[in-house]
Amino acid sequence: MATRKVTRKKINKPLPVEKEPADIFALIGRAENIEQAAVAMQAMSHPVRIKILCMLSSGEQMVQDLTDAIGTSQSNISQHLGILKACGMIASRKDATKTFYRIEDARILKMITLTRDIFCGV
Amino acid sequence: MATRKVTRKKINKPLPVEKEPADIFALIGRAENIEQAAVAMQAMSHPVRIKILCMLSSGEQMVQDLTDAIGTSQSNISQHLGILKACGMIASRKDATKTFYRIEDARILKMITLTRDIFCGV
DNA sequence: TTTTTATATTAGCCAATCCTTATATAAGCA
DNA sequence: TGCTTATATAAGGATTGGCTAATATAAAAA
Repeated sequence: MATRKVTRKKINKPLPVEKEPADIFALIGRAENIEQAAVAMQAMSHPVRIKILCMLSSGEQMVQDLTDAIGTSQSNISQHLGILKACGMIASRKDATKTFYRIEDARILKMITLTRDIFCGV
Repeated sequence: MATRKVTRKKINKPLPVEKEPADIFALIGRAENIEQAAVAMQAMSHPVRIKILCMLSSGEQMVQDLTDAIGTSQSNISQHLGILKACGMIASRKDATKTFYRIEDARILKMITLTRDIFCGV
C-alpha cells in the first residue's frame, strides 16, 4: 500500500532554522510543533476516528467491538484505525484472529480527554 | 475520564433519535457533540489556521499582521480566515480599510490553549 | 479624480480524503 | 482438509481541500 498519508510534511529538524518570523515561535513554539499539532488534529478530525479514540481512551478494544459500537462497516473501521496507527496515535496487538488497539501517544489521550470535556461536558 | 471498561453491548437506548449504540453516547455524549468536535478539529487542523488562532488567542489582530507573521500570501490568509469564520470560530470588525479578527467561540480558545500546552509546552 | 492600501473573492488545477465493494490473509474449528 | 471468523487491503469514483494567480471592492491619500 502506498503509505496512508495523513501527514502533511515530516519536519525533523532539531532546532528552528526557519524563515518564519519570531512572533509565531514565541507564541506557540517551533514550526515543528505546529506541524505535529496540525497532523494530530487532522487525524482526529473525523467523527468515526473521534469515536474510536474515545472508546480507546478507556482501554484496549478489539476491532469487532469498535465496529459494533460505532456502526459503520468493518472495512471502514479498519481503514480509520490504519490512519490513526500510521500517525503513531494508536498501537495494536494481535491475539489469534483478534486485534486489540490502544492509544499509544500520551498527548493524544490528553487531547481526546480535553476535547470530550470541552464539547461534551463529559 | 469517567468509566473504565466499555465492552458491553447496546442494551437500551438512552435518549434521542439516533441509530448509534449507547456505548458511544455514554462515552462521549451525543452524536451532535461529536460532529461539532470533528468540525472544530477539522477547521483547526491546518498549520496556517493553527498559527492564526494562536495569534488571535492573545487578542484581536488585523489581516496584515497575520500575513506578515505567518508568511504566506494575503489571499491565502484571507481564505483561511474565511474558513475559520464560516465555522463561527472567529469574528471580525472593520475599521476603515482594515479588518480585525478575534476568537469568537470560547471553546476554541480553550482548544487552542490546550493544544499549545500539549504540543508546545507553552 | 486618480492612486494606493487593505482585504476579499473567483477560477482553475492538483492532491487528499472518504466510502463502498470486492477480495486477501490468517487463525480457529469441524 | 475445507469452513468460518476476524481483520486487512485494494480499487474505484465522488467529494472536498488547498494553493496560486488574477481580479474586485472599498476606503484613504494625493
